[in-house]
Amino acid sequence: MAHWLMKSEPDVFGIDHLAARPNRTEPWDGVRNYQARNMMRDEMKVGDSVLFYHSNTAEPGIVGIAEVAREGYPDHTAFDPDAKYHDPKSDPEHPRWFMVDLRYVRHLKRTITLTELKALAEQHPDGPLAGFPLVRRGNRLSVMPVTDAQWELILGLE
DNA sequence: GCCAACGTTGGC
DNA sequence: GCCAACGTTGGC
Repeated sequence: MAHWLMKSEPDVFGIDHLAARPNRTEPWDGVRNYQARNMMRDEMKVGDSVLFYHSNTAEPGIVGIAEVAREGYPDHTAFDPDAKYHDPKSDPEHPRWFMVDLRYVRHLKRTITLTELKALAEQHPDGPLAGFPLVRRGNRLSVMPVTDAQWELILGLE
């Protein structure tokens, strides 16, 4: 099973929102970035585990774990003219945007902050976090792969 | 196909 | 709220 990291703004949809959804499951709609789309459409499989990351908040970091509950399928919110992430170039015949469903697994015991992950990456330039997109400056990718070594390292910090 | 302008992300 | 970094758009 592969691992992933997905970002979300806690004020918009945080891990507590996910945990409170029916079946603790939610479609990950609204992603409008091709790299992220390709991963959701082509690579993410049911049962893959996901680090749930809070961005745009006082203490950005990894706050919990989720899993992929449904593989990539068209993001129908792109078809809806009234939806926030409407895209007139996407239609049901030729959907441009895809999403997966995420299911809540658990909160971490504490937040693994971006600050400490960046510090670790800097202290160990040849370690597992080398090349991890999250700690790269200016990174904006909201869905990214996580290697086994990265997964173990990060959860070992918990 | 280049690239300036623009909009968005996201840390701080 | 600021602004650097980045992706996308569209004129040419």
